[in-house]
Amino acid sequence: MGDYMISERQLRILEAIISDFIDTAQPVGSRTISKKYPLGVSSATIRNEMADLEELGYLEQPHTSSGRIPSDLGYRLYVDALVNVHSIGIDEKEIIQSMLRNRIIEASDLAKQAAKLLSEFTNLVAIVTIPKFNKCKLANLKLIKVSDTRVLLILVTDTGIVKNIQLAMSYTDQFILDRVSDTMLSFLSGETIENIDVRSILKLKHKLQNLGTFVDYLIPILKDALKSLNGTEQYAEGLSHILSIQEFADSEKAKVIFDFLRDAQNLEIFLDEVSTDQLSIKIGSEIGIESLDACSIISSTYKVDGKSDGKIIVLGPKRMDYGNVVSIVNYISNTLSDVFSGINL
Amino acid sequence: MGDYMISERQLRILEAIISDFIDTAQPVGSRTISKKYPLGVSSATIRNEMADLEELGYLEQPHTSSGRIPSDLGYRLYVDALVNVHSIGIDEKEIIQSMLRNRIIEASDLAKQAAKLLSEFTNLVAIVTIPKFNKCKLANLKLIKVSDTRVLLILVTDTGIVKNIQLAMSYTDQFILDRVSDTMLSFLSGETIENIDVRSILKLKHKLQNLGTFVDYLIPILKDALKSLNGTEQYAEGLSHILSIQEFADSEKAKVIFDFLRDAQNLEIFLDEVSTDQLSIKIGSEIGIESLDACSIISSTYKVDGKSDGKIIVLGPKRMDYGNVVSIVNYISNTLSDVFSGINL
DNA sequence: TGTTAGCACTCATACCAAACGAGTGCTAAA
DNA sequence: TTTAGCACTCGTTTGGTATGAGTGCTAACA
Repeated sequence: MGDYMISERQLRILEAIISDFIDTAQPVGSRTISKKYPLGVSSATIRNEMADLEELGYLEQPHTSSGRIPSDLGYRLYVDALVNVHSIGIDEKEIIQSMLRNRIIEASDLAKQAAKLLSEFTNLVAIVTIPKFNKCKLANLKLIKVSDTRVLLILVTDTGIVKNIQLAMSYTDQFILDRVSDTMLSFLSGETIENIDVRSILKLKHKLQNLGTFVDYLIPILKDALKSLNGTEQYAEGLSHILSIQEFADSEKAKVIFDFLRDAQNLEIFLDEVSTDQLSIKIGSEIGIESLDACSIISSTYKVDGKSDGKIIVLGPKRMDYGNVVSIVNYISNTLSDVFSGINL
Repeated sequence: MGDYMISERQLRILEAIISDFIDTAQPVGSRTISKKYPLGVSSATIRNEMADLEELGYLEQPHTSSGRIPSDLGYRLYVDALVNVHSIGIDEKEIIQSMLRNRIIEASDLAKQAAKLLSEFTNLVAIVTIPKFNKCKLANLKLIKVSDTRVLLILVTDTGIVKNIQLAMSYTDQFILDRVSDTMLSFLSGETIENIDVRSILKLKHKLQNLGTFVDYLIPILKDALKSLNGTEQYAEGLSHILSIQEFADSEKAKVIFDFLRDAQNLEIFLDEVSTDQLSIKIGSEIGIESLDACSIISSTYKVDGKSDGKIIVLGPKRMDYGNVVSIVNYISNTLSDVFSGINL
C-alpha cells in the first residue's frame, strides 16, 4: 500500500472532503471546501482535482451536478494515510479503568461492561467476545448442589475468571460432591482447561476408588459440560445508536442491521471472519457482507496471558470518526487484556 | 364497568371500526364499514353513529373530514367487551412446551427463552423477569476463593435459582472458607433470602467462636453483598420488531421506545408499576408513561410455588391483536409457572 | 321516529410545472 | 497552472390545482 498515485494537494482535498462529509453527511462541493478549508486554491482548482479524484476511484458522485462523497476506496486511503489516532483523554481513561477493574469478577460481566463502555464512548454498536476459556489454568473448582437433579460446576481460572456450568445429574449429595471436587481440584489445579480431557479425568478415578461408580457417572457429564465451553460468548451493546445515525434513519435500513446482529448464527460466522489482527478496519464492501455494505467495522483482539483471546468490535456507518473509535478500541482492548490476564491484583 | 351507555349497534360499529383499523392502520370511514361489514345499515346511519361514538369519547378524528380512529377509551371498551380470547393452537402449545421444558436448567436461560418465544409468536417486544430472588429460600451456599483478594459467594435457592456475588476480602484461605460456608449453610438453610439480615448472621458468630475475628470481618461484607440482591433481573427480546411496526416507522419514534427500554433504571420502575394482576392490559395513556403513549402492554404474573413471582410483559402498538397476544401471554405464563415450580425434574 | 339519499363542504394527498440553487464541466484569460 | 466566468444539469422547493375520501347536515321516506 502506502504508494498512492496521488499528489499532496489531492490528499489534502480528499481529507477535507471526507472530514466534511463525516460532519455533515451531505455530498460536498468544491465551493464548500474552498471556503471552509484554507487550502489556498480556488473552487475551480478544487473542482478539477475532484474530477481527478473521482476518476481515480476515491470519490463518487451520487448524481451529476451534486457534490462528491467518498468511495470505499476513498475512505480506505483516508484511514490509511490521513487519520491520526490521538490518545484518549485522561478522564476517559479513568472511567474505563474504574469501570473495568472495579468489583467485576465474572468474565461475562466484564465483557458486557466493556461493550457498554465502548458503545457509550463511540455512540456506535459494540460487540465484545469472551476469550476462549479453555487456554487458562484452573485455580479453583467446586461442585454445588442446586436441586435434586442439578449440580453447578464452578471453575475459577488463575486469571480470576469465573465460569459456572450447570450439570444435570441425579447424584447430588453435597457431601460426596465436596469430596469429589476437593480431589478433582488437588488433581487438576494448574492444568489448562483445555487439557482437562477425559483422559485426565480418568486418572481421577484412581484417587477416588471408593467413589468409583460416581466418577463413572460423572465423567460423560463433565465431558459434555467442557464441550459447551467452546462456544464463543459475545455481548452486543448500543444497538439503539443505529437509530440515531442518519444513514439508517429509514427504519427499513436499520432493521437490516438489527436482523443481522440478532441472528446468532450470522454473528458467530461474522465474528470468526473478523480479522484476528491486533487492529483491523474494514470499510463497507471490504466487510464482505451485503447487509453491512453501509457500515465500517473496527475490531481488535485482546490476549489473555498471550494465549487465548477475545474480540472487540465496533460497528458503525462508514461515516464515523475513525481516529476516535480506533483510540477507544485500542485502549479498551489493552485494558481488557490486562484485566483478563490477572494483572489486576 | 360492564355498563356502557351504548347501544348494541354502536358496539358492533365500534368493533368493526377497531378491527378494520387494526388491520389497515388507516382512519376508517363510514363507507368502508358499510361495505366491508354486514351490518345491514347504510353509510349515513353509520356516519351518525360514529359521530355519537366520537362524542362519547370512543373515537377520534385526526382531522375534519378524515375517518375515525379508536381513542384509548375505545380500545378499552373493545378489549373489555369485544375481544374474544381463543386458545392458542396445539402446534404452538407443543413448541412452547418443548422449548421451555427441554434441557433448560438456569433461571436466566428459562426467562430468556420464554421472552424469545413470546416475541416470536406475537411479533412484538417481550420482557420476562426472573422471580424476585429474596423471597426464595436458601438451599445451598458456598464461599469460593477466586484470587488472593476475592471470594465468590454462591447462593442457591430452593427454586433452583443460582446467584453469585463477588466479595472483596483479604482473608481467603479456602479451608476456612469451607468451614464458614458449611456452618452458614447449616444455620441459614431454609431461611428466605430476605430474612438473612445482619441479626441472623450475628448468631453465626456463636457457632464459629474459634473464627470470631473472621466472622466480624465477614459480616459487613456480607451485608453489602445481600443488599445488591434486590435488583430484578429481566430479559427483553424482539426489540427489532418495533422497526417493522408502522406506528414506529419513523426511527425517531422507534428510538423513544428503545431508549426507554434500554435504560435499566426506567425499566426497573416500569416493571414495578406493571400490574401484579394475573393478567393486565394497559392501553396508551393508561400506562402512565409518556414515551409509551402510543403503546399497549399486556402483562401477566407467574407464581413459583405460589410465593415469589416473575412478570411477563408484551409491549406493542395499541393497534395489536389483543386476543392473540392475551392467549399467548396466558399460556406462556402458566407454562412458566409450572416449569419454575417443578424445576427439579 | 329512525333510516337513508343527496349534497355541499373540508382537507390531506397527489400531481405538476416553474423557480431555485448548489454544483458541475468546460473554456478562455491571467 | 490557476482562476474567473458561464452554460448546463438536476435534485429540491414552491405553489397552485385537482382529486377523492370522508364528513355533517337536510330533507325525504318507511
